[in-house]
Amino acid sequence: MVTDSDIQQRLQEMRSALVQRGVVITPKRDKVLEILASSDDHPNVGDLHAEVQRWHPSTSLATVYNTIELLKETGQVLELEFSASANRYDGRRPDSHPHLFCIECQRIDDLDIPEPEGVFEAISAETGYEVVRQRLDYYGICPKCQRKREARRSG
Amino acid sequence: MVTDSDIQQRLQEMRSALVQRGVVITPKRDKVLEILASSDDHPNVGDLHAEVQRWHPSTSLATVYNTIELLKETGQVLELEFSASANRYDGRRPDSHPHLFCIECQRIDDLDIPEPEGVFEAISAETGYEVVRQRLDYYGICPKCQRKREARRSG
DNA sequence: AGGGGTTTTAGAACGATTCTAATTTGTTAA
DNA sequence: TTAACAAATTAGAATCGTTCTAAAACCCCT
Repeated sequence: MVTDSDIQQRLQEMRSALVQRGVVITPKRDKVLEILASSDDHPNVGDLHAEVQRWHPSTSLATVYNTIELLKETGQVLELEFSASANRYDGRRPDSHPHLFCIECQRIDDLDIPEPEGVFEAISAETGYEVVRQRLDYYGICPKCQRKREARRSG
Repeated sequence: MVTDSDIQQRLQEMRSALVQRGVVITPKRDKVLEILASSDDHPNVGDLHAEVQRWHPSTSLATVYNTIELLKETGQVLELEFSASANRYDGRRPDSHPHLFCIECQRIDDLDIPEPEGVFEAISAETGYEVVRQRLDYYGICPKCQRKREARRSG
């Protein structure tokens, strides 16, 4: 469970990272941070843009992209890349961690399974690569879409 | 180690999958299959196109994309998606398996680590998702690029 | 009020991929 | 051989997410 104070704390982390990076926290930028700190649905740039515009209607797409770029540079957002659709962003947990991706409705859930110890080192020993990051995603059908599918079949 | 007969066998698998799918194995299509069955460097569509053109100069990009699409439909190629660059293809091992990706030179290596048993089921039990596929990639710096980097530092 | 840097903007450019409509090719049937 | 038809291939247009560009707006400090 994520409490309100978790969100506030995360938001403060993002803000100070950007301040340390040397940029100003403008209202539009701050709104992007707020959305990222508080949403668990891994929005894409279009989603963020639409939401920011509810508060600051004149916001351009470029501002959202720029803010995301600043957050990436400072390690404050995790970018989930998709070649067939827009990238998705995780601002709550910017460290790399596994996700569950619904191939029907494109929902993305965080997955809490512990990282086995020493995997990077083992791979490094075996292959000579210096491993710095991993990506682990599971693809499947979320409960809601399973139900829909079942309804379709029996209906 | 991959022997010549491994490659021939893999090539035959791909061919029969397409024949069963109901399409003709034309010379251009066959060349795409050959390249995929025999290369271990995970080519992208541009690479495939350039190589096919060495044998059939009039080949268009569309033909390569079409052939890849047929192979995807029949489960005969693994598509490695990248949002920031062209997708890469693994025709040798079309089943999902881990890869090592060099963030400097974009080299991709297959990684042979065994899949832990029962992970899909465990995730399904925990989350309600019906898990059908995974993607596991490690990102790092390959040995060659480490050496280059070292040379740069000391040079 | 004025100057100087930062931020934001709209729209152009880009690159990978998909689509489209026309052409070519191959096969079969007269 | 030609006619006719389906399948395969083509060049180029269209699409979509993202990045770039150059101009405009904004803000702070005198």
